[in-house]
Amino acid sequence: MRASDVRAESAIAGATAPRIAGLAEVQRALLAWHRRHGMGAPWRTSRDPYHALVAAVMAQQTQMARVLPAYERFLAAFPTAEALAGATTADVIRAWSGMGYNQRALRLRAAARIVVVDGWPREMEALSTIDGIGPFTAAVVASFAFGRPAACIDTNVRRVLGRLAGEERITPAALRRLAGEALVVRKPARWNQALMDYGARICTPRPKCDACVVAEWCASRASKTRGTKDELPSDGRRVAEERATYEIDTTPKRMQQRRRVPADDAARRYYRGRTIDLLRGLAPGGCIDVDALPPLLGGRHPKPSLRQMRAIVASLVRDGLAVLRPEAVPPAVSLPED
DNA sequence: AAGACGGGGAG
DNA sequence: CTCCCAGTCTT
Repeated sequence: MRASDVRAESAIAGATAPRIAGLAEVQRALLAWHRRHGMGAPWRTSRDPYHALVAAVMAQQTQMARVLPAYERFLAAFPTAEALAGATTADVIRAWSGMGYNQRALRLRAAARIVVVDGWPREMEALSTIDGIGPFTAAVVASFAFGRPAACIDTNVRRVLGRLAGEERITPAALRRLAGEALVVRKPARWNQALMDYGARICTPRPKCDACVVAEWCASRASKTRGTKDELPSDGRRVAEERATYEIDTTPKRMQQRRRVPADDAARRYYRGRTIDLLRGLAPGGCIDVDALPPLLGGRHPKPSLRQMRAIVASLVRDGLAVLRPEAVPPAVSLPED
């Protein structure tokens, strides 16, 4: 890349627009790395949009190591979009066991119901209009299944591209621009996987720069290794002694006033999950008294009062994850058997 | 812009 | 123990 190119682009995109030096070499190096070290996820070689969708939704805020076995189980239970579309809520929630964020499972079924009627949108834009399919999931389906030039942007991609451009706190708009520019349009799926995989394995929050194949083009590494140790932190604090100087700390500015989740919010979330898991274990069609739940839920948190327990159940009902049995006195709850 | 929403693995 | 993860929706 020539300096004149940079200036020309900057005039259009703005003087501060982040760029990656040696982009073509970076693309080549990361694709080569991925060929050797990429993880062989089962949906990697599939062109079935349903496979891509299931994998992408499962991957939302969930590490791949946990997605793989869950993906196999889920597809065994619901091999096609048609099968999922016709499944009961209870069966879908049961198949989602261990994944968390259970509303994802219901949105996934809702998406399946849409595509079995309307067919699959092939463009990221159209995919994004479906509930539960955001920019990331839409880009996964569009690129993996349909070969569309859509850039997946997740936390890994943000970290890798941000560091390469020397812009660790990149804005969403600048990141979208940078990701689109970096996308290898000839093989978008491979490129997306390479970038995400690299962020998950090498360019991690505490990066393994000694194993990095693009370190020589990394603006973040360059800026960190150039100065002496005393110059590193701009706020005047020293980095930890045991950390190598070339390791880049991209820890967000959360040091003071780290947002601590209120205790009862954590407890509430915990007991929502515990309740669903308990309902999963009931015999199909079975239910349980709401007031009998608190002692059964285990206790990393203060045991919920009956009042809190009813509120938790109500929130699950509101989300469609549970139903109250109208005939039961006192109130009883179960998974929606549909 | 800020919350809500799980569960498990890594450090 | 804390932090983090192939995000998305709601307020």
